[in-house]
Amino acid sequence: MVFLEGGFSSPRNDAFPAGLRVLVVDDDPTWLKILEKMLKKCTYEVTTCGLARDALSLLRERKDGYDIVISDVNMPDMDGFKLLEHVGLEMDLPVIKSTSDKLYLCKNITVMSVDGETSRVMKGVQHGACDYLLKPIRMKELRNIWQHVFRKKIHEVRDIESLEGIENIQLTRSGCDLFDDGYFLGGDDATSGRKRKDADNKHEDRDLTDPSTKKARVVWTVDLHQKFVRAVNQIGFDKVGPKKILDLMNVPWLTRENVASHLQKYRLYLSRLQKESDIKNSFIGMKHTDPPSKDSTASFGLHKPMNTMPDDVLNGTYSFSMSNSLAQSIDLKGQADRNGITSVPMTEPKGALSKDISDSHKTQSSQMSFDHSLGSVDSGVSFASFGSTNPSPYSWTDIPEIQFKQEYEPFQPENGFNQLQLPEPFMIEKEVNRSRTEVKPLLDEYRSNLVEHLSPADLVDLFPVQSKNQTLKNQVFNPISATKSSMKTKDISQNSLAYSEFAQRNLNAAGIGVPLASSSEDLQICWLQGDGYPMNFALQDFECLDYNNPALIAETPFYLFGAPRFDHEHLLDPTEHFAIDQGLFV
DNA sequence: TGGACAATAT
DNA sequence: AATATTGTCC
Repeated sequence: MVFLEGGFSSPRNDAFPAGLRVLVVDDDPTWLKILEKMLKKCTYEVTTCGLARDALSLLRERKDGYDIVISDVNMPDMDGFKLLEHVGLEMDLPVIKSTSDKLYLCKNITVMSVDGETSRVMKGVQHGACDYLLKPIRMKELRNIWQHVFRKKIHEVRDIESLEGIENIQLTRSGCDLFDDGYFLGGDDATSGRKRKDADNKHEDRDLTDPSTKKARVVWTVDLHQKFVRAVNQIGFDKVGPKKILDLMNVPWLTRENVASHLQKYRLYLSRLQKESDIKNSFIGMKHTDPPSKDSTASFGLHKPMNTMPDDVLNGTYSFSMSNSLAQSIDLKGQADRNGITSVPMTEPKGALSKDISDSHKTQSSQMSFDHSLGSVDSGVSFASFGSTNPSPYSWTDIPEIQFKQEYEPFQPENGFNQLQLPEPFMIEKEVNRSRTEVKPLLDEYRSNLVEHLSPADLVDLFPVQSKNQTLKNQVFNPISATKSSMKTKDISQNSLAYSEFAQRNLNAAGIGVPLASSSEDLQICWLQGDGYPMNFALQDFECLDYNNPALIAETPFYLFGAPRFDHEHLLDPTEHFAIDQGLFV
């Protein structure tokens, strides 16, 4: 763990890999040169060696002089495997083999069967090779080799006692790489949990740098997305950029490209939602005979969905996330005050909330306290960070103020929300592999129930149910924030809308959200996120803000997440729209 | 087949 | 860095 912190996690991985001591062994001088250059580009400390024997000598001289060895398989003086054997027996080093043929990844051995070279790979693996590189070797592959070292270190930390058994370590390494990598790499983001496993495994593949197989795709788990959203919020809508987000997210294995891609998707999503909302608004406006324009802008409530992070809570990150949310809320408030727009993203403190959830009173109290804290903080905090954003046309974070209200009633009055069981879907979803079919029905059912209770008005799109397994699985209910505001600029309003829609959609995906049409122009949305905890489900209530009254808005607690919303029945306004958001992302 | 998604290319 | 395109997967 210590190692992790110091070396990798914190400042992006850049720091650690630099200076990695690499010993390259290849009888082909040309390749040696090439590799040397490439490795140096990676900021590694490179030592080259044309003979396996010499390499062995070097290694013996300084057992701790190198962090990793990259060796060719075919060498005149000594078979690469032999070298591997020696290294494995005599020292504790990760060894990567490179061949002129194909590259194989230990992990993918199973897949290798198709390949004629399987035996070779197997051999390498048996001898303790931690990776196989194929020539020509790409920079990317070399850039990732440090991960082997990292992995090994982790193992060392883990099995401190068994350090002496090199072989054992190596075996462990090859056998458990996936798990370990995932666990550690993913874990450092603090939200490791059961759900991460899948993602982790994928990451591992990536780590191995396996050229032969496709890269594992990054799965934007709920918590990952939450981090993303938080980062976006912190940065400010107008200022966001993949790089900044990446830095804020502080997830070691994530690349800028990953973030860029996700950001792209996120934006598309928002825009799509916006369009939808616009349409909806216009529709509503027609119904009400209100001018569409009005509806589209001022009347629309924007909200920003925040995701809660169950994992965080579990891990004890809770406090962290909380603080963030508070900060965000505050910031938003500030903005709202200034701009007239408020959004409140909340993350739900799951741990705390969950406990309280059972007890409605508690919940309420917690909410109250929460609100107060916000208020106090609000006053005390400077919006500097956001300040910059304020001027900007908009920021995701800004999104509009949101007000939520929830209608609990519709749900199961008798149970009380505490007990409210989440729609089964959630539960089910948790299990990753559940079949969708199974889930869907449940969702539908759930929906229908909701609908019944909900105001008829605009349920329209309520649950598109895109239910994706993933989504549902990790869902956590988040509260949501309701935003409402009149947007200064069109863009803003759009974004806001988009945002809300985005959230909404998520909800829908989750199968939980139910947007209601509000009689009023403002749209209220409630988001729920399910993280799989039953307790989470509770809906939250949001108070309805008086859009017209800035002061009110400012004071209003935006959010509340975890709080089970039931308590606030009074707050609920049946007429309002609300949507529940699950975690967005999916 | 189409859409969502993430990777990759530009 | 931002955006466009591609390749997968379901």
